[in-house]
Amino acid sequence: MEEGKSYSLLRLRKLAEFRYQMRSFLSFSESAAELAGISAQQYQLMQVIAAVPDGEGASISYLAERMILRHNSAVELADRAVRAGLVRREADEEDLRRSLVRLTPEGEGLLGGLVAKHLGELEAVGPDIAAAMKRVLDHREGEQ
Amino acid sequence: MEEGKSYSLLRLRKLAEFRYQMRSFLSFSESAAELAGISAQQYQLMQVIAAVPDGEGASISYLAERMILRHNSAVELADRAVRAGLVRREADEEDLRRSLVRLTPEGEGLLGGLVAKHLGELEAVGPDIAAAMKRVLDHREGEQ
DNA sequence: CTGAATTGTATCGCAACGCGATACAAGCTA
DNA sequence: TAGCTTGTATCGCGTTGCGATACAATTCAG
Repeated sequence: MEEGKSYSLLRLRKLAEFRYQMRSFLSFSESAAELAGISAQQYQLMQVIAAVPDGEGASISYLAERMILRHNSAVELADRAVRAGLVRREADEEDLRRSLVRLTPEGEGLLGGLVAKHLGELEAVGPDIAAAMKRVLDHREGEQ
Repeated sequence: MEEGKSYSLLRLRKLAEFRYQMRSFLSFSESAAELAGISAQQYQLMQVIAAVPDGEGASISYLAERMILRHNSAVELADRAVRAGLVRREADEEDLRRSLVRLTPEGEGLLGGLVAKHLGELEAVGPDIAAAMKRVLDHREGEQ
């Protein structure tokens, strides 16, 4: 399991800085969502639903896969979103086991504002994040 | 607050794909940490401690700032890490209010393995993440 | 065509985590 | 030295995700 530290302190610092940048972005996302009155997970759930491929529906399994959650966690997340009025659930006509999740008009509105904000933030800090990652992957030593 | 959706479905899908890539990386990180017997937050805490600038100590306030947490949450995170044997705390000689957190040899060992794994993962998927972000920021329409 | 696997969702109890509120000790300042 | 600020600590709480379990709909073997 490669116990020897096959990396330098400099490389660790670059990695730490990259993670800090990621945390900053995620923190922005969380704040933006909560400012809109929802949780970060609810925002991402709506994003996944809105981005579902044409012709497909957002089943619980699909949401679990895309949100990288267990099925039961996806059920709970969806239920909370229903209670918050962001989405609604309806049975799949084709397969009665499946339950499809779609946005309510209210959810669409909130999502719209949040997506716009996130695009703006990414324009602003995306290049910094990319640069930080590049520095991690850049094997030349030296402080840039 | 810009309610109109000033973005296309394509752009939303690119943003969703970027977030999915981020979730995937974070999921890898979480799994790697838990495989090592610690939480994702504990791994990141150790990373921050190990990357502290020369001559400085890792106080609770510093950790809170770098982890993007409230002070009390940083205290709790540090306490859990102490209980897990990853770090130890000692009073700052200069300022008796401060409590400095440093890695134990055990923590160093775990961190070493995890950093190596993360560097490897970033080598593998970093370019994909960067590409996904680039696609979000690329205002030309079209599927690449 | 029926019983057994498989797939998809749901429910429950639990533990980790972060927060606000509050408290208090150490340092600083007027 | 009385207050103000800074740095940590403690407490109760709500959210979130998980494993285990259960059950209904579908598929498949024979």
